[in-house]
Amino acid sequence: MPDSEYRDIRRLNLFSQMAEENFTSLMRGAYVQNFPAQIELITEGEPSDFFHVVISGSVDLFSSWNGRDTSMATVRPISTFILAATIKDAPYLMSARTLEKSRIALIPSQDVRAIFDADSDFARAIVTELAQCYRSVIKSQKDLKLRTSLERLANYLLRQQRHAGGETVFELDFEKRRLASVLGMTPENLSRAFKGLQPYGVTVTGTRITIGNQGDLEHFAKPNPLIDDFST
Amino acid sequence: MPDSEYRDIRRLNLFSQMAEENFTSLMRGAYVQNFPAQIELITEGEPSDFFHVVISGSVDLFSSWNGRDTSMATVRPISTFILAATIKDAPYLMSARTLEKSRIALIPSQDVRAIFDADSDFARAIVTELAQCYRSVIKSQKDLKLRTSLERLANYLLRQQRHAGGETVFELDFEKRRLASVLGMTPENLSRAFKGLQPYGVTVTGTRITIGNQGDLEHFAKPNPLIDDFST
DNA sequence: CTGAAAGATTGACTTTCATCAATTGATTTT
DNA sequence: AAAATCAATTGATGAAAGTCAATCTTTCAG
Repeated sequence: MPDSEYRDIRRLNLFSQMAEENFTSLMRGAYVQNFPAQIELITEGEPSDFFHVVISGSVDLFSSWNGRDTSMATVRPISTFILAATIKDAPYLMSARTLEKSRIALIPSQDVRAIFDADSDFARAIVTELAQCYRSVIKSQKDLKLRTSLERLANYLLRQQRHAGGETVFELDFEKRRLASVLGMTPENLSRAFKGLQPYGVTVTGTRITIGNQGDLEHFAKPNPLIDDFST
Repeated sequence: MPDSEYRDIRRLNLFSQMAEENFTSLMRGAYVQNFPAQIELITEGEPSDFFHVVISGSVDLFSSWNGRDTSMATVRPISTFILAATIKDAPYLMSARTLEKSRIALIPSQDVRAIFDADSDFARAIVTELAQCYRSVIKSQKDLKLRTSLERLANYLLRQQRHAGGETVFELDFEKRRLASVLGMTPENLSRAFKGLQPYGVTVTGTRITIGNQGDLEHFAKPNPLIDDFST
């Protein structure tokens, strides 16, 4: 692993406070690999052999049941996934596939658990990370249960706008079919939902979104930090 | 606090491994109170001043947005709620109200955070607890996104049946209106959903459920441990 | 540059679900 | 026990969302 990557990973909140020796030990046991797009990295139900760190590219976490499937989240560099399964030594609850060419570090789960037992700074960092993940899912659950699909889309656009710097014009960073799945609707309905937001000044050209009237859209979307602010 | 309660709380996975001294210190700072039914214990958005332990009774965790609200979970003795907010020192994401007369221990959040910093066994127990909570919400998210309301009800009944000992006849432990909210539907639709399960041998009399044909119902519900098994 | 393939959109239709109103049933209060 | 209250159910209706098929658009390999 190149030194720059090593340092980038070390800077993650999860790893930044642990003893150098333990971090080095974790990294020594890690496999770093380049994967092409659309590769299934893990499959739900399998034992959690590896903890994953996305170094570049992006990864879709999804889940299936009875022939249906749904996107649960997207992991972008630099961050990690499947921490809870690793810690509990329990089966993966979600599958993961690369969305594009991606570079990923695979850390054997048993190493993570061993260092977790040995390094209490690492254990504490894991607490913070898990609490963050937990709260994110709760927010997403509230989004799903309390809002219509039109409201979810409106709020997603506002979040994405903020994430992209707050400009009036910005780009979606999802394929629309995946966005639909993340928002819990069909691609057809997403198309119609975009039209449904036209009265609030939203125009769409390909992946380019224009918020024509910020106030109108916000008045409709009623964003709420307890649902939409992913930083707390 | 009576000795028996003290010991019951101590036996929780969250507290069982920590140093006696630290547990005692936590309990010394705790307030134990009896609340009547329908009391709002905490309100979403407020700072997380107290970590809560339900000693008896039951508590509904719910959330509101734009005039709507939804039940997120029910907490039954002996267990805890609002751990993530306490640890992160972040606002509550959910409100909580007693469903019945309940006895609840309130532990100042700053005490929990202080002991978390001092006692690495406690920190480790928190990891396990949070990982469990996180995985539970993911399962619930999958339930919501991958299943129709009829399928959710069918699987809920199977889970509840198992929880009640596996007998053909068992009792719902929810008021139906709350069950509806937990399952993400209206009370009216829950009524119709029960009727929709009649062809699979389900009969309902008040809160008493009879599974007339286990195989039929399971064939329809297609329960899956990665969604329905809350123990892993 | 062209054609193939995949994604996105649109329209027509169906199913699912929420809402509203009325009624029934159960429980509590006086 | 009668009245009052609240939950549960039912029917009628409308809105929201899924499905299917056809068409349009974009992307990209050859």
